Amino acid sequence: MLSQGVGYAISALSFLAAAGGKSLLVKDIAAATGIPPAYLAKIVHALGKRGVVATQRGVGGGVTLARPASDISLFDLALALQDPVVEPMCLLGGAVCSDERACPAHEFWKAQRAEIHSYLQTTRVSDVAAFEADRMWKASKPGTV
Amino acid sequence: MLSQGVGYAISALSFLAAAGGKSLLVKDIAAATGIPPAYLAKIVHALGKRGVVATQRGVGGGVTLARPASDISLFDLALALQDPVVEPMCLLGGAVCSDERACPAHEFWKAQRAEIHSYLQTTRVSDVAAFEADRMWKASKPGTV
DNA sequence: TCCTTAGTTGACAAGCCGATCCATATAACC
DNA sequence: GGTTATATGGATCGGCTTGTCAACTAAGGA
Repeated sequence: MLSQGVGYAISALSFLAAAGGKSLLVKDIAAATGIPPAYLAKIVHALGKRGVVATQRGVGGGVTLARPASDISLFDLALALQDPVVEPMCLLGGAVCSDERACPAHEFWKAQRAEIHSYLQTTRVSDVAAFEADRMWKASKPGTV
Repeated sequence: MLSQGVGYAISALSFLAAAGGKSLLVKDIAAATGIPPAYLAKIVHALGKRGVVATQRGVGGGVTLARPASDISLFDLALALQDPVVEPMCLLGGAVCSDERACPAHEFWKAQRAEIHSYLQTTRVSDVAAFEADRMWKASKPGTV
């Protein structure tokens, strides 16, 4: 499972993508997504340092995507926020696994990790935004579930 | 990834299985596996309450497997120690996911979780013990890598 | 009965993550 | 220049997991 911070980043950037390139305030994104504002500010800052978003201080400032939403993968976000999923951790406990020092689950877990990484790399912020937009659309049409 | 506690449980029970049904002391298991003794005592106690191991106090006491190692799956250990892997958590953040309130990654993650659960359910403590015994054997024969 | 052994139990400390608060820096506007 | 708006950065807090410690309880043997 991704850490909560990465989940917040996905929600926030998906919302930004839905806004279509406009600059939004951290507090507005937080209000719309239900993320604690002060915490989102830290996440946005970290993403800014990694070049995923562009931030602007002062009046009229805010946050924008540094590149198209279709160019930002979920893996990019996990990397930027140093999520444990990018580390070669062993399934059975907290140690780092390698081909040389394999644990009993090493082959299985290696394959699983490859699938998860592939999913995170091929899934873009734009995909999540499209999914959310679709949900909003359906929610506005009760009875069409 | 499983929590460190479950990893310790797997190592300890695998060692216990390799001892062939004998009763061993917590401190001896800890010394052999490198697990902090006081912490292992807690884990063993939790496993005892869930009926995975049998404990005996006093002189000549110790810990034994409550049933054959081939009847104890890694999933049993994760359940006994309430590892998060058994919870229906969402991939994207800390929320609980369901078919009704699906996140964008829900279908993907559901399939992944099913594979992981299947692996943990079909992999037994006896399998891990056999793997470790094999490693020990190879390590005693340098050059046969 | 008393001593030793060994698991049991509860209190507690360190470290990490999630989260909050406050002061500061910076940019725009008047 | 002063005021306002906004991100930046540091200190701190609470909860959870990991891990330690010490007192307690149960069992066996002398």
